Amino acid sequence: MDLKEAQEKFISTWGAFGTQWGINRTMAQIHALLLISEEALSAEDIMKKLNVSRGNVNMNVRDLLSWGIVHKVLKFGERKEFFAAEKDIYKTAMQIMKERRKRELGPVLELLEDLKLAEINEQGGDHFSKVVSEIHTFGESTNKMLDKMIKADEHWFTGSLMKFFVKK
Amino acid sequence: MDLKEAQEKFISTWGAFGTQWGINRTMAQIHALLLISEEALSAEDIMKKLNVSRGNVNMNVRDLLSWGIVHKVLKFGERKEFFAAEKDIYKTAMQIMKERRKRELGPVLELLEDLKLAEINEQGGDHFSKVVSEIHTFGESTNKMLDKMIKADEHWFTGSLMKFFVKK
DNA sequence: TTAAACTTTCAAAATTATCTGAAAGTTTAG
DNA sequence: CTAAACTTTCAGATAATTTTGAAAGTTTAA
Repeated sequence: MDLKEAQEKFISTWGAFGTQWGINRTMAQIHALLLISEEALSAEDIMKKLNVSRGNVNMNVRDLLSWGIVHKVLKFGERKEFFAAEKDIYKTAMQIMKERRKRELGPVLELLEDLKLAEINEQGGDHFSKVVSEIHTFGESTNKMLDKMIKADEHWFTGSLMKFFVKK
Repeated sequence: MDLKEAQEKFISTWGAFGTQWGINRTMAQIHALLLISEEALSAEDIMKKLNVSRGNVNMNVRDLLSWGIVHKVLKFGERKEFFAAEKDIYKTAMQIMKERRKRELGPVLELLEDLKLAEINEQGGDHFSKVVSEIHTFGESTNKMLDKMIKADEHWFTGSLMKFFVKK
């Protein structure tokens, strides 16, 4: 397997994998490409490598920026913008957790709170309230746990937490 | 808010939420419906409540069965099959973790191993190998951690692990 | 200024994922 | 058996998402 082949395999698998997690293929592929790219790349570079349109690259790069896992890089003497992925995979994972927590877990917890507060005295209302409460409790625990994980430093994660799990 | 309204809100939010995680809306909605349903439901019941076709219900219920978070229930004296969701939300979450680990993390780790093994001596090959190795290491750690979590009992999760995080 | 270099936008087109429903398949009661 | 009750399948239809590309917008060098 030569380098080009290996890189393409990596990019396309990363892309296919992304779609299973609700991330569009191109976005995942751009991320993969930037991960394995030593240099920061311009929109033009990405277009050529992945064979996608300018608009598509623009939209997805902006999305990756909003997730905080890709950054703009300005090259001295160059007018155009370049992009580079956060190379520390641990930081990347934490950042994705953080964003998903904020964007998704938050709103769901809010809904569950609303549903808990709603007064439901009808037949069957007890069961519904019980299910909602249990999910809410679980969600709150998960939320707290994620919070700790996100705030902890890397050493703690790879050190103490891993030891905790291995010990078990 | 009356019960019906609350239930519909729950089902549709669960559905919308699912799509962000690569789960199709109907599947997530069926799951939500079964979660809040005291009785097991037949395909017919689900069709009526969610207003979807027989084929769609069949496909998605089978999918939920394959994830191990919905079970068949046979009612005495009835020929048709009924379905009920696992009601323990902790067990459900563990089951989903377990399946995602098996279906997705496994294949990715395999790819990363293949890429690590491939001999790449070209210019730029070092960087590529380094990235692949780091992701692989991270993936292996995650894999081990998930393994412990899945094998541990519920008490351990809500007890020791939570304490560990709160202590921190 | 201004014009070239570059980025963003977004309506329409292309693609992909999901859903329908009727037909085929299966099971069971009698 | 056999016919009714029920489940599964899957080709085609529909819906949702993604992509394109050209036009509009912005920035900068001179």
